Amino acid sequence: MLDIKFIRAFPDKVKYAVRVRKAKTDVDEILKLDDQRLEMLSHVESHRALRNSLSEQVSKTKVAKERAELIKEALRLKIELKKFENDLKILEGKLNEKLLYLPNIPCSNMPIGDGPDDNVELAVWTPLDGYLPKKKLGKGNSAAKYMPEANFKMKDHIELGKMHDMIDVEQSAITSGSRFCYLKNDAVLLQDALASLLKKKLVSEGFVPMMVPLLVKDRVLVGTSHFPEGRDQVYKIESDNVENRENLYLVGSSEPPLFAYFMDRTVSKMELPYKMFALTSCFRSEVGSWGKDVYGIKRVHQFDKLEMDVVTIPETSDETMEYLREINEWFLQQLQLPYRVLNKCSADAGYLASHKQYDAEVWLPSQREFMEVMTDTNATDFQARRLNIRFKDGGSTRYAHTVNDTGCAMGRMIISILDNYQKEDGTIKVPEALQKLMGKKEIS
RNA sequence: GGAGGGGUAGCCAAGCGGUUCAAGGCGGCGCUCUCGAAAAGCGUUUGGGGGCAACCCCAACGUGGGUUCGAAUCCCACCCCCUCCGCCA
Repeated sequence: MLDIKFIRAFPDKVKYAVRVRKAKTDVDEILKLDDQRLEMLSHVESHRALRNSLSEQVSKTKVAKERAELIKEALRLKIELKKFENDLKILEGKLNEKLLYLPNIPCSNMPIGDGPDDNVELAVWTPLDGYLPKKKLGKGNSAAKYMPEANFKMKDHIELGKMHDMIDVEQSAITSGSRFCYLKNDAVLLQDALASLLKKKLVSEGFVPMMVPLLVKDRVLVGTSHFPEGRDQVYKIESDNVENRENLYLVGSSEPPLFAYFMDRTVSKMELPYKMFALTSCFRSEVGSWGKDVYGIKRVHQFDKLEMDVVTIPETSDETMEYLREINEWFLQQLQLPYRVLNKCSADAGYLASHKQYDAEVWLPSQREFMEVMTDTNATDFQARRLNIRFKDGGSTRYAHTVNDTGCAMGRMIISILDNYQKEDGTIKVPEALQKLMGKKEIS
């Protein structure tokens, strides 16, 4: 959510944001609605002021005749006021609806572009050579040529999953339909080891471990800006058997419940930055991508994810975003996986809240392509406004900033490891950092 | 599922149709005093609109309706929290 006062003061900046983020909304229409709203507001307020003074006079008047006159006048006023109040409510409703579709103002170093090909490489890393020299970094898919290659015929994660009895997408199709999976045996142990490695790191960094509600109200998802635009991505729960009969939604990420922990709260500046993480199941309808990535467990309706989210003061959100990226890179390097980090361009920077967004992508040698595994986003005060998250700064109250990042998307990290650590005979070496945690050195 | 009690500002808490500001306290911030601090005193503390400004106005007492010239206060519906009973992983 942008501040309406900001929109009034800098309409050109907002129009620019709408254009480069390719948002579907009309800023001029918003400004017009706001003008109408302000005009109606002043009608309503002046009428209320008059009503208040009339009823004050009534209370002070002892003479019955004068009293009756005043009440008669007040009644007339009341009818007019009612009409203005109604009109105001309608205008406010229309305006608020429109405001929900405005994107955040992009950061000055968010690349401007039309799609994935315009994403800019910030770093490319391989276990063998470390970081690629800066001058070799490019756009789009340019890093592919520097990435490791196998000298044998590689198997994809489904073949390997079947071979080691780790992944079953056939029985899940029977129980739940397409895009679900059973994980078994070493896949489960591997997931536990991944979680354990990262949790230890995060706890040592001072993150607060959380378990969070996976069913949330509409307002929470509006707050993080997953709604209204992404409404079709979310499973809605029928609430016939629930106390309040209010519809709840299955979260697609623990980001909404994590940030909503601070919803409608004013915290002290001392408490910030508040760093937290949660490992939860995530549920996504994947409407619109029903034909895409259907093979395997790369894009499923249910997966587990360890999410790292931070509430900060405005002055340090950029720093926090870089800090989370460092944790992402630390993790990928611990696992010795080849990867790159992209600065997402304006047309590809995710949901409306993004002020700036980085993706980490792991190289899959069997597919000869990168796969997104992490997304690091600075939402500045965009979500904080919608969720009403504030902090006391000296005498004043200000909106906080929110920064969110995928710590580890379990399914995709398992794919990454199977793909990169396979040997010609199909056995899979366990990454060194996980060997102790998993209790074995090899999946065979 | 049954029976009670409650929701008032950042926190605690009074008020239960009209005494211009929702009393009072705590905390926060500012000022005075001080070499500095403590203490004390004064002011301030939410959202919005108007004005160059000192200021003026409107809104806000869980949420939404209603009654009234006037609602924190009365009526209706809903939500949330607490205690006890029942059931339960």
